Amino acid sequence: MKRPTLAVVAARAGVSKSSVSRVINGETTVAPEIRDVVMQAVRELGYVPNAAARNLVTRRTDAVAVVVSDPPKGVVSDDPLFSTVVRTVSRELEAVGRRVVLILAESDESRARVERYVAGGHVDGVMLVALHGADPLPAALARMGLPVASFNRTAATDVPYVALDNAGGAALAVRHLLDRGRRRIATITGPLDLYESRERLEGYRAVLRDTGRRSIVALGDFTRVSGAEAMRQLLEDDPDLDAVFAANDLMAIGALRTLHQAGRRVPDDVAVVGFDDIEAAAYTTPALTSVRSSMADQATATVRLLLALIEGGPRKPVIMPNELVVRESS
Amino acid sequence: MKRPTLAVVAARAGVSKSSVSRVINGETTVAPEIRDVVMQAVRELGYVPNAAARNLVTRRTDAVAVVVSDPPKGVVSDDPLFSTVVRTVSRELEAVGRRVVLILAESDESRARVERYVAGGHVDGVMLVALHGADPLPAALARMGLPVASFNRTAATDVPYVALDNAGGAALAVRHLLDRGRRRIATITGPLDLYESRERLEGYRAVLRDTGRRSIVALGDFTRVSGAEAMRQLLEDDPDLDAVFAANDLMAIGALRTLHQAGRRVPDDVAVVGFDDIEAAAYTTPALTSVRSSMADQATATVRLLLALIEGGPRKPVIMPNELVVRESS
DNA sequence: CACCCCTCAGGGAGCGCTCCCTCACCCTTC
DNA sequence: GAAGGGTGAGGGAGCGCTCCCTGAGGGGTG
Repeated sequence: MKRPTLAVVAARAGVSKSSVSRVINGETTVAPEIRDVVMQAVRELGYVPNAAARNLVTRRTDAVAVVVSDPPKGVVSDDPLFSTVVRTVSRELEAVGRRVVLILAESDESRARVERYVAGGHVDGVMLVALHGADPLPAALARMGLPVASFNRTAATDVPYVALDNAGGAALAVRHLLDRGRRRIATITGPLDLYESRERLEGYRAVLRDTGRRSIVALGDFTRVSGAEAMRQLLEDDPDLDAVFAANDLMAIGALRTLHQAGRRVPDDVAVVGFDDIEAAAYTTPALTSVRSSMADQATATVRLLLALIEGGPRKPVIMPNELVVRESS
Repeated sequence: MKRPTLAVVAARAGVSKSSVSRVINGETTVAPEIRDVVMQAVRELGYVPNAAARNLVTRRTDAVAVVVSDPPKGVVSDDPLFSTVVRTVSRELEAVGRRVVLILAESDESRARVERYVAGGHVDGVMLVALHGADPLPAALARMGLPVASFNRTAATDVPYVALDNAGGAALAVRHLLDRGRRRIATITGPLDLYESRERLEGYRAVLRDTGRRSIVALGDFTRVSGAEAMRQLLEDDPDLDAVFAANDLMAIGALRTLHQAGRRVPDDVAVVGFDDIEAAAYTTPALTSVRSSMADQATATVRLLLALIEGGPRKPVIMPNELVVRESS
């Protein structure tokens, strides 16, 4: 039942602990015959190195913390973002032989725990998914010297991040609606304490401003419910609107529902465009036009950034491009 | 930059390492004044115990591996299951002070890595989310003596699990359709190498058998696409069908899409019932009737089961109840 | 042929912690 | 007042590994 140690393997192979260690760690200064006899013993005994002992002396853990900082019913709770990011990150890190320690920071208390945990040297680096601009965690983590990469832009200016071209994507959507001949284009924003939301709103506004049109804005919080609610608001405010740009797909889905209930045909009466191009976008009725942002690519880029930082790379941000996927709703 | 050790704290507090250790670990046999002076030193130095060193001697890690065993495009990939389970589990484990090491076992190679990892004693227990009956991992993990709890029933009979009353839930759905006056009730199954799928199919069949009706079955694989495809198949096979029970909501959503495209009204022409009651179910057009299974509750129950196992509890399975949520589609 | 250098295996200290054991001291009891 | 027991602090071994250092041995060179 007891797991074999280096010493046991060494004894069995008839060599020193040092040699076994060298073989295990793939050092080249080992004679082939010693290598073979050690490998043989390792196999026979089913030896697996004790990570704690190794970590104790090397100060490397081969683990990375993925911290999702968000209230329980917050933005990241939305399935697509969370699962896409977590899955992609996990896959990517496993590919390079690193462990993922997943931490949900949902309260101030758990945020403190995260800080202590990270300070405790349990991980080699931290990938942060903290969407709220006011979140104090990014700055706190950056302060403790460990490599930190953020999945998106944060208020902490010293945290390297990967971000979408949000304004550009929104502009893409609005210009598309104008091309389709739409004249009264409204928008449903995300929560405005998020960079994403502000930038998308800014992109929307910029295009309308340039073409001499009025903005029609309703506030949402990136959830389906809020999208439905905001759409009701918009219909009340401006019954003649003929297009809506929702700052994410979930809100667009909510908006579709409201439009359906209100008897407006999509896209005949009102065109709808979302943002993110989540999988569900292709399964709405009618199928949703959306700005594809590939959260998976963004997640992958963030992992690369973090790994580079751990290796001592430069701390510079990365901006991802995006494109419009036109479907039935516009 | 260097982190303080026990010895440093002890020196500062003017006591022995042993006393500091006792205070840190909350032992009661410590005089209050020693406790205070130690706490003071800990605070001043910002001391955080080194987990590796502690783990090396105690053989406890306070970490749990959450292993999601599934091909990249497999069942668990579906956002709702993955994110609900992972979030819930993570939250639950953090609440009891345990770390979550998330591992995606997507290939045979990574499955081998998981085995090595778990064998390496990095974690105190394993929570398994492996849906495919043929998956060899559950049995392999069970063999190595570490506590293992499965989120669902597996082929490995010695792995304690938490499961839904799948047959009961399916029966609920079908009986509801019969109550609504439906006569030709079809079903779209999940992949039949999954217990879930087989049990749901069995529940469907049992009710029809008891009422002297014929089964109309199409195979799906729990994805939206497969649901849409299976629905096309069903319409071709039996154009007169007036109801469909899909073995999960995603397939039900795919089926709704096909029905819409085929010009069938839901529920007027064809009633649709799903299974799982994912959040999106309330946002389809029309809103989907579904068997609520609360994956969150199931996940919580699994965590409890695992924690109990780690404490040396009995290895007995848990069965969760479920209920029908009636919406517009039936 | 002698010497030196280089290669590569072994020895052992030490990473930071826990936990067992020892021992000092005080209180109780006869 | 002496002896015994109980409480609680300190000392130190040892967890399994890495990595520096030592030293043996072989080959090349003058």
